[in-house]
Amino acid sequence: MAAGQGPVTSEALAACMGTNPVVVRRTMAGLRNGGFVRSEKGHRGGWTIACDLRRVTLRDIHKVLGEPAVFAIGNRNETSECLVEQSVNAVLDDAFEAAETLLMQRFGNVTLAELVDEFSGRLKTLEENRKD
Amino acid sequence: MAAGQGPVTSEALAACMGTNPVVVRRTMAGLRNGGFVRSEKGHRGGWTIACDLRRVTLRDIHKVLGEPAVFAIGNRNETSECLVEQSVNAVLDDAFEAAETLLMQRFGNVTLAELVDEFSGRLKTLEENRKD
DNA sequence: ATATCTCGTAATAATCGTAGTTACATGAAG
DNA sequence: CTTCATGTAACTACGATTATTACGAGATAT
Repeated sequence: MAAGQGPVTSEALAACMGTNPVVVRRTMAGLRNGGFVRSEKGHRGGWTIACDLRRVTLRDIHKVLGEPAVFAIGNRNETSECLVEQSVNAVLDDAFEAAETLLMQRFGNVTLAELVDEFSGRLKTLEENRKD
Repeated sequence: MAAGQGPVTSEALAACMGTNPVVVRRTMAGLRNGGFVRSEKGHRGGWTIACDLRRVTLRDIHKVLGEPAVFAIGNRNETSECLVEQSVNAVLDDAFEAAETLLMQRFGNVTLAELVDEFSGRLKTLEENRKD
């Protein structure tokens, strides 16, 4: 989206990503709520970037998408009657929190503009290899 | 298990944990492969702790259970043709790796004996409150 | 106007990974 | 030789995510 000019339809994005337009809309709706994109209906409608990519980080994206759970393991019941489970949770929670904080710090240090740059670099490399 | 003497059956453990004996056996099989528990069949059979709890950490447990994925987000395809996905992965992988390393360090600092202590403390507190 | 395009969203279906269950074989103790 | 317990394969159930279908509402072009 950053590369093109003018709106991009959900259908086009879905085709790019090998998924479904409705799925795209669902996620984009989150980004729109965060003010990162705009959507317009009808002819020539679609999605447009509505923010300065240099000022939006992965942390912002994560937050706006509802802060989905980061970890796949641990904590079946946060509030359990079981003393064993409580003990394990007490010990693990600190560790998980530390790891999550670190991860979020890292996310906060990556802007979308940097991702675009990363992509541009890869594209350039690919094109140079094609020339050979 | 640390509290009792003698083997504990899968059925007893399952009852404790509100799950199924076979599920218990599946996980315990992993621990047995790591040499942390023993199992015996037949009359008076069951599971026995076979290690020094002060020398086994959560990191060891995680490793022996196949190092299940720690994160719930990120990396749908580690090797993707898509340049956008590659760019995102490249940036995220560092962050995930850092967070995972930190988490594993923490796990490595928690022994099973410490968990038992934590549990004993909670048990004691609970009993004192019952007295009142 | 009206046909067309596009998002918005609810309802439903498909998919996938985990957990639970059943069934039966194997081995040990009484 | 009966009973108890693990070992394991096969199957079922469940929950969460993703995909699909269907239709409404607004915007644009002709």
